Amino acid sequence: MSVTIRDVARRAQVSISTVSRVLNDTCRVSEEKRRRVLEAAEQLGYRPNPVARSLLTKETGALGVVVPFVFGEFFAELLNGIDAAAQERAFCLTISTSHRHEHELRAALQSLHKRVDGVLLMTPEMPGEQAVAHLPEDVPVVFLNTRLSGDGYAVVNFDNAGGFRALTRHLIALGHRRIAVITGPEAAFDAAERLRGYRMALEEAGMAFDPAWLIPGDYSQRAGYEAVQTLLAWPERPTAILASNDQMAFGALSALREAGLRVPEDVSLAGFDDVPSARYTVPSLTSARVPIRDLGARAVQCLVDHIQAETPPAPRSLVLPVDLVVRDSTAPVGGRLHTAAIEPTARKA
Amino acid sequence: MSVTIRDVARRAQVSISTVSRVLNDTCRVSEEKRRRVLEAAEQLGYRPNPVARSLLTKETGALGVVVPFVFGEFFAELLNGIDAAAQERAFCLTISTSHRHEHELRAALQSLHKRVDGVLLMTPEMPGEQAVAHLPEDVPVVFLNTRLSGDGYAVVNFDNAGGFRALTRHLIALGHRRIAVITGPEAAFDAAERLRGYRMALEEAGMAFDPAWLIPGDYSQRAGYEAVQTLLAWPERPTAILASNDQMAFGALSALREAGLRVPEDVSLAGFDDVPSARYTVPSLTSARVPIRDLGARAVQCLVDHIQAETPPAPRSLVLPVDLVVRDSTAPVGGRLHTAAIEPTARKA
DNA sequence: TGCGTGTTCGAAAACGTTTTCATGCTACGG
DNA sequence: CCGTAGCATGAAAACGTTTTCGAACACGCA
Repeated sequence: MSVTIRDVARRAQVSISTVSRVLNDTCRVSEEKRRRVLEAAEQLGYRPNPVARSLLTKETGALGVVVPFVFGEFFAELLNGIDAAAQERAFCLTISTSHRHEHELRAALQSLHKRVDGVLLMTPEMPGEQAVAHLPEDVPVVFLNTRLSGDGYAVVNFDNAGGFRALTRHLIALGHRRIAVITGPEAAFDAAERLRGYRMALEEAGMAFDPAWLIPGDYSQRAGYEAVQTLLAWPERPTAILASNDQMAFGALSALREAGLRVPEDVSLAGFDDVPSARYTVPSLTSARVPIRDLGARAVQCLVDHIQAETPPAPRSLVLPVDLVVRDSTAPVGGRLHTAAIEPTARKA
Repeated sequence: MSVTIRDVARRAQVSISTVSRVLNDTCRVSEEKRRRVLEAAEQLGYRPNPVARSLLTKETGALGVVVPFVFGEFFAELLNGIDAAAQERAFCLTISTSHRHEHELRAALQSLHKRVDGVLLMTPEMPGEQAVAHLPEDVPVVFLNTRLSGDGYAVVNFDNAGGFRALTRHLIALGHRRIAVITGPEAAFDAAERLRGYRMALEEAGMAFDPAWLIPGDYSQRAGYEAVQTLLAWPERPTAILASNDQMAFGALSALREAGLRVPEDVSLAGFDDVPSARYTVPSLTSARVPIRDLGARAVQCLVDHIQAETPPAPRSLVLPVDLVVRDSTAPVGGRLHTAAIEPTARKA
């Protein structure tokens, strides 16, 4: 059926060893035979069988990518970064997604057994050490956006805390003192880090942290929308709202507008991630830019280095910087919040 | 290093054939030996090597997924559908993305040689027949969202034309006669289909098609934004704008708001795809719901059926229905468009 | 007892490569 | 002329499975 190395050898009148040697350029072969082999391979359209090869070499030329879920623009960007970097190094990508439960994660990791040379693992809601226990065998791993307690593994993260701290500082500098936060999923590592950045900024400014200003969210647009509805019923209203990601900020924005509150005149609003849409809302959204593509690319780089190194390199922990992006949704605190809510169309900025 | 079938055989005091037979349940084995094998495999933590297995069986248990690019929420949803369906049938996913040029597509397809049992191929900007010519060998293929001239291959598409026709009809029924369309990428199959739906609806209503009402776009938010800026300079303004996808509608919405035009009082606006965000804009966006997850799931189903059938089934062409979703961004034509542009805050619906 | 039949199981081939090992050849110095 | 080193090359082993083939054995029947 398929053309094998034997067919090439027969046609070139050489042994299969010679064919292998020519094609892999592994040692010297006479010019005459090299020509014959190349010609035969070309004519027959020979493609080596990667399965047979990897049975022997123990290399598959594939990387596993395991993520717990897939949502919106974030994941698309991440995959872009990963794929570009992998393609550059001639690796295929075997990806597995959607495992909410631990046993699903286990099944996903087990199914990669002997199929990949290394694994990119993103488990924001589970410590890296716990996830790695489900790996079938001793395979190189690099974590993305994951909490790691020790330093036994390589990990690439964003500076979630730093980014959120910068956002909070920005609001404080604008005079805001009542800053509500729509949080991310309770179990999520990055959400906790962002919250930590908020507390750091408050502390630095000598402001007290009050858990009453936190509204639980789950990174969905709907959560942002509902959070604002909750928040509008509070006795004292915030002058600024900090959403733990852009998606929730979008939801918040639409709830605010429906309620007749103007952004940023009545309430300042900011998000996190700086997804492409953030610049196209009205007003455009102040956010913190996380280099999503870079995250994927760096992780691949790290993993491939690990795979190709003869001696396993020391595990590295990489934290990518997050940049504050100030747009039109944040402004100095106005002080006329309550009246504005009553007469929504009375003023125009 | 790794535990093999030999280790299990030795420990269970049987031959490797027997181990294989027990583990694959391929023919009768005495109860005693079966027990011993199972026990030994369990104790050693034996996992069969899929590479060795597939060298013999010619099956890899993997599906290739090849898409030209990855953008936003659409792709995330698609992947969700594909992954869920594949996992259900115990297939891994090997995905390859980002090939703008034909030779990149070729390289991507070639790299799947002998690595996958079948390929899911999405090439909206290239006819299926042209893409399939780059496949390394005779491997089952199912197309997604791709133009297919003949009927030699299986394909799963949306009813792009029908959906867009429904949107256009909806606007016509609301009294709109000047309906501008922000088109998709010129080469894109789905964009062309949507445009065809627009023309069909016009024709059915006895209205003339005028290419002057078309503004070129490329499915990006930016394109929608810029399209509206173009359009506002026209001597005669449309009463409704139909964007070829939601992303462009979002961009258009923000440009309209910046220009002081109200949606839907001054201009009606609709999109296509009904991404999750569509219900969270203000006003919420009238759109056409495409069953993205289903697209992926059906394609996988189709492909796996093909793979597992002993005789290749007749290629099927599947067109998934698209539902009109009417929200707040479309309204009966007002007739006060021009004055409204001058006094944007004059009315409140 | 001899023979056919059916059942369980092990030996060995096969899959398509890479790599080791041995062999034959050439060239060269003594 | 001979031994040896170096080199090109082919034969064969190896990778870890599945599957075919045949052997061994038990059993029923003549």
